[in-house]
Amino acid sequence: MGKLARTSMTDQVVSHLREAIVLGDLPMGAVLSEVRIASEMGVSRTPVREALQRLSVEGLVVHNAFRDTCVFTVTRDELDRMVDFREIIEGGAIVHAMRTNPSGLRDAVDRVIAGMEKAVARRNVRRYLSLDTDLHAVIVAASQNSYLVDANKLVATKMAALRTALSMDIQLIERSWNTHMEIRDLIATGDPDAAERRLRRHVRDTKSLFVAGPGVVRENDTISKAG
Amino acid sequence: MGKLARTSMTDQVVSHLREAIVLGDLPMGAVLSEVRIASEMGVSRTPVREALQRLSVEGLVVHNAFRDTCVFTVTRDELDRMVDFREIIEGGAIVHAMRTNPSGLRDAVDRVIAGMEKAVARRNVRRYLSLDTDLHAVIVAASQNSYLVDANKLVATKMAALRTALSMDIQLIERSWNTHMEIRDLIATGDPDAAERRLRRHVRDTKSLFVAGPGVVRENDTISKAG
DNA sequence: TGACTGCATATTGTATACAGTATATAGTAT
DNA sequence: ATACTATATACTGTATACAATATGCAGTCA
Repeated sequence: MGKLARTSMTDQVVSHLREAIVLGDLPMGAVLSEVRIASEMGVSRTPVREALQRLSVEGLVVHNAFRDTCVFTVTRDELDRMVDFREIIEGGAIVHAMRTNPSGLRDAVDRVIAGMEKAVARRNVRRYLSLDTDLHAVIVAASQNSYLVDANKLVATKMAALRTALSMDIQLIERSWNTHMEIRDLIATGDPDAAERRLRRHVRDTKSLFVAGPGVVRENDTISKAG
Repeated sequence: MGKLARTSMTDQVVSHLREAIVLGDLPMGAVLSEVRIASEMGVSRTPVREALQRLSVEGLVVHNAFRDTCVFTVTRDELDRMVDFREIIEGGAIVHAMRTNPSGLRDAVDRVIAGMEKAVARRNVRRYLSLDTDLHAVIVAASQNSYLVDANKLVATKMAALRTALSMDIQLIERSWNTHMEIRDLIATGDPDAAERRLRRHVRDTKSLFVAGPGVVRENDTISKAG
């Protein structure tokens, strides 16, 4: 391992804000005051602004010029588009991974599945949902395509935040786990098309959880006033 | 039309740099000095830095902490991954567009194709290559999915810069135009799978142009020292 | 001759001060 | 009472000053 470069304040602010959004400490739609964040983190406005610029490109915050910047929100329509997008990205990734990196894909998925099994046995819903995020991430990562990984981030972080706001009972978790096992088996089988079809269906099916969720998705939303 | 919001300096710097990179005024790998850009554009370093932060997330520039930031470069391996990624994104987009927005897709593609016909007749290679970028962009846009559009930007701007550096003769242009006509016809036919297959093959085929190009793609490249 | 050390220089990273814009509130006229 | 206007306030946008880091070069020692 080479020399460990010390992270800049901007990087720290980015990580801090991203984590706060994922964990729900910063709820969706919350106004992000630069001076407030700066004072809370003990830095000046400069690195905070630079961090918000980056997060804005990632889509995690929405910047309203000369007004404010807020945590992202998700409308019903946008959730539909997120799911369509995930089908394409994850579907494309799993096919590519099975063709070019099957062992890496299997190993990574098996590790996550093993963790899920423990989480289910311990009835640890929170842990399971975190591993759910990981499972989809490792499938994309196994494609070994940085563009797919970056593209996936456009929705993955938002999905993680939505999962945090979600309250699932253990019954839904067990059903979800069965689906994940199916996908694992299809990966082991080695048929990319079958695995892709099953993964896409899984992504599509989970949509209803967020729609039915407790106010996670707003019906009407006016993020930007610009018409 | 509502009130036209005045653009911030940061936005102007972003647009300026992006355009300069696409047009080749800033060649790939060029070092981007903050003070130099600031003085050339008559602004302070602050908006320049914020612009570079954004472009860095887009992947158009590479930021080396405490050292410098450079225009992106593309290795042979990365070009392969870009093409794989484009196949997935554009393939997914054309299927979705044909299913949910067929008339919008046809109209947009027809407009670009009409412009291409003129460019071919006038032997205007430069114009044709610009429309080539547009054609792929409107297909993705016709999906009406902002995530697909954003994901496409991760490679589209780089591809546009590569096309600028490319010198194609009129013979290759005419062959490319025939392919584009084929895709247009398949879109009109209404068979999404056939259109996707043809579009993916087209994207794959164009790769060779950049590999054979005059030093456009470097064989070995060490963008980041971080190990 | 070769490699290593220390300083000079130029660059990035951060803090602060100032300018411009939007929002809220109080006041006034109808 | 209501609608409009002017002002005060708080926020973002930009410029500048300062601190920290990396790089290149000269000098020294083996």
